[in-house]
Amino acid sequence: MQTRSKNRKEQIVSVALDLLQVHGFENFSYLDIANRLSITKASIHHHFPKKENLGVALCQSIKQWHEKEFGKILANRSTAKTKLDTYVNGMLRFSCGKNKICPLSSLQVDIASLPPAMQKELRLLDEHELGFIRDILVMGLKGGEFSFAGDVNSQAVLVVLACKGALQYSRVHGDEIFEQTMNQIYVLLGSDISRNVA
Amino acid sequence: MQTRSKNRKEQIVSVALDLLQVHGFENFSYLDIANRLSITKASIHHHFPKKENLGVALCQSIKQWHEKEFGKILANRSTAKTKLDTYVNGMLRFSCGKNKICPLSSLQVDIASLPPAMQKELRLLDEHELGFIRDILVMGLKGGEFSFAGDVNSQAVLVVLACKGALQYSRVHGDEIFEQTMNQIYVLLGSDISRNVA
DNA sequence: TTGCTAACTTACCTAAGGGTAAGTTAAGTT
DNA sequence: AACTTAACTTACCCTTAGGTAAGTTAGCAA
Repeated sequence: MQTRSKNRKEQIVSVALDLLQVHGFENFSYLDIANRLSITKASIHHHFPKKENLGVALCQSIKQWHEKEFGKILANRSTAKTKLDTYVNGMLRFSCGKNKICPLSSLQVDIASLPPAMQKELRLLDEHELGFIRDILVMGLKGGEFSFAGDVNSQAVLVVLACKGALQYSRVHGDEIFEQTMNQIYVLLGSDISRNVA
Repeated sequence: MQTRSKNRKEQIVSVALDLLQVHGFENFSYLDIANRLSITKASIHHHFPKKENLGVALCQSIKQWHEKEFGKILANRSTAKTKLDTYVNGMLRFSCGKNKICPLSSLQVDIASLPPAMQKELRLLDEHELGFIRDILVMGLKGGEFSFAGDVNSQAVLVVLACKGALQYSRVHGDEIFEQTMNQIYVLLGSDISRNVA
C-alpha cells in the first residue's frame, strides 16, 4: 500500500490525461490508472464513482489549462506571431513526447461513444480554442503581420486542424512532419520570418 | 438463421469499416458486426480467426479503394482542381454521412493499441494518399492552376490534414465547418474559382 | 448418391471492464 | 483520548470481449 495523499484526485486526472492522449478515453481502464499510482481500482471509484465523472473532470482540467495558458498568451504584449508560436510550442509541451496527441482530438474521435455530458464539454472546449486562435489571427491581420486571403474564421479552423492533425501524423510518421507542417502554416499566413522553436 | 452467402467476408469487412469510422477499431466488437448481419459471433471468427486478421483485411480493403479511386482520378484528363474536387467529394462519399470520419484518421488515433501488422499497413496507406495529393499539387503548379508559397510536400500534408480534420470537426460541430475549411484550402492554393460540389 | 468443403451455430472458456458494498485505517478536530 | 471524515482495500457482482471446440447443415462436384 501507498501513503494517502490529499491530491490523489489530481494525480488520477493527470494519469488519465496521459492515457487519454495515448490510448483514447474508451481504451484505458480504471485498472490502468490504479497500477500507475500503485493503488486499487476501487480507490479510483471512490474519487470518481463513474467513468463519466472522470471524463468530465478531465474536460474541466483541460479547460482550466486552456484558460490559464490562453490568458497568459493574450496578456503578453507580444506580436501575433509570437503568440501563435507560444500556442504551438505549448501544444507540444502539453502533449509532451511523440507518443501523445491532443486530448481534444482524442475525444473527438470517440465522440459517438461518449456520454452527453462529455460531448457538451468537448464542444465548448473546441469553440474556446478556435476563438482564441481567431483572435490572434485578427490581431495579426490588423497589425500587418499576417496577410492571407479568405475568411479569418475559416483560416483559424484551418490552423487548428493542421496543428492537431500534424501531431497525429507525427506520432505515426515521425517528428519531422510536425515541423514541416508548422512552417508551411506560417508561410501561408504570410509571415516571412521562420518559426521560433522553443 | 440467415441464408449462407459467398461474399460474407466482404459483408463483414464492409460493416467493420462502417463501425471503424464511427467508433474506432478498439471500440467495436465481433458481436456488433454479427448483430448487423444477423449471424453469430463465431461465424465471423470463422472468416477472421483473430480481430487482427479483420483489421488487416480492413486496411487492404481501404488500399484497394484508394488504388481504384486514385487511379481513376489520375487517368482522367481533367484539371488539377477537378482532381482535387473529386478527392474531396469522394472522401465525403466514402465517409458517407456526418457521423463518420476518415478510416485512416480513426486508425491513427488508436495506433498505440494496434497490432504491428496493422501499424505497418496504416503507414503505407498514409504515404500512398500523401503521394497522390502531392502529385495533384505538382500538376496544378506546373499548369499554373495553383500558386502557393512554400514546399509542395508540406502543402500536400497540410491539405490532407485539413480534409481529415475538417471531417472530424464537422461530426462534432456540424457540416458547415467542412465546407468552410475546403473553401479556405482552395483560397490558399491560389485557385480563384470556388469549389465544385458534387 | 455419396462425400467433401466451407458456412454456420451452440455452447462454452477466460479475462477484463465498470461498478458496488462493507470493512479498515490514517489523519485531523475538539 | 474519543470522534469524525475521507482515503483506501478486499471481495465481490455482472456484462462484454476475444477466442475455441465440436457439431450441424447447405451446396457443389464426382
